[in-house]
Amino acid sequence: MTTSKKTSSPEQTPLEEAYPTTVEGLVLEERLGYALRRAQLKVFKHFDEAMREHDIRPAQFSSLVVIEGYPGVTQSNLAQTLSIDPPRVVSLINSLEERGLALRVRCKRDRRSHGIFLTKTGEALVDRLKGLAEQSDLEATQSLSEIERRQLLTLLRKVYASEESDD
Amino acid sequence: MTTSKKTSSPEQTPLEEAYPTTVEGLVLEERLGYALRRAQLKVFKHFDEAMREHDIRPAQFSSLVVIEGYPGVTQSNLAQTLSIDPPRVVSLINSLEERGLALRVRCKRDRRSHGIFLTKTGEALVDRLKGLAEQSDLEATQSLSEIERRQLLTLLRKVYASEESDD
DNA sequence: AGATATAGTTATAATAGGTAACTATTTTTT
DNA sequence: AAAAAATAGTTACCTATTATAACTATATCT
Repeated sequence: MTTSKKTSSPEQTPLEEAYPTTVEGLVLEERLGYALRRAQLKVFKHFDEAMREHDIRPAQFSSLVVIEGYPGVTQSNLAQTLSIDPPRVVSLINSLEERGLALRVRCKRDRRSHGIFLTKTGEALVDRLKGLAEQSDLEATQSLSEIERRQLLTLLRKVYASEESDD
Repeated sequence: MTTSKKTSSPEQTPLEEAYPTTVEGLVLEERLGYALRRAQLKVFKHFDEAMREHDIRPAQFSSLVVIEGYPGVTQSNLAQTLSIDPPRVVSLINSLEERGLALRVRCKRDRRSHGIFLTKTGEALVDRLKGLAEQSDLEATQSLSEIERRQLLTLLRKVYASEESDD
């Protein structure tokens, strides 16, 4: 770095010292998007492990919880609630239906739409999954105190809840 | 919900009332993974818009910033630093090199590895991008105060910085 | 010299996510 | 009531992301 006026002269070979394995000190540390992605990667990894036994993906878990909370929810409701696209809901519900966890019931009043309900199996599973998910959250955020964990949740909600129009 | 003993009886049709478009009140609101995903989606959407003009993806931005901070960094360094896989680094650096933003310099001491450097163009661009990224963060988190924004960043770092072994 | 390890690459596959176009039904307009 | 427009769900398709395995070329170890 001293033999040339240029900040990073391509003439020089990589430094002998090992480069750090963190981004400490870089501007990247200040970027919310980066921090969010890294934190999410970590939390999702724990989630995947916790759900592996039941072969449940994050989107499937979210769907099951929403259906449990709003039995008879339609697919478009679900799409809007979870901010996903209608075609994605189709394959999501297909997978749940094939596994006997949920089922579509054609709505009598408006025969275009389906109400989605959990089966007994689905209800039993989602109960179990909710516990596993909570445990997984705790494990993934062991470095936080209970107060910090709540703070984080509150801040994140504040961020995503304020949807201007970009959704 | 009153005619049957079952929690969500498939016999009934979907309720007349519109279902909410948020997950308020559901267990989902308590899940960190869900909150992280939603917040990240929002922040990334703003980021994408901010970077559209320069056709830069999040991973490209991160790479540029790391290369700027550690000129001569090798691809394996980069992979480790950003927690991505070596094959992903290849296409990442390819795209940057094709656009004249970075370049590989074969290392004389160990001819297996490449040092990555920014070109003049790359340096100029990353300077501009850093400003845009900061602005985009602010826009995406308008609902937070400056103090809250710092808190959030600190908490997120605390989560992802404590990598046990899962990485 | 021969075995082993490492840096980077290529090929490949699984998956997420998004767009466009189609069917069936309902609602609105004329 | 017939025609037009809108809506719910579906299908087909396309792209980007990410992971895995196998290959090459160098380097290191014994």
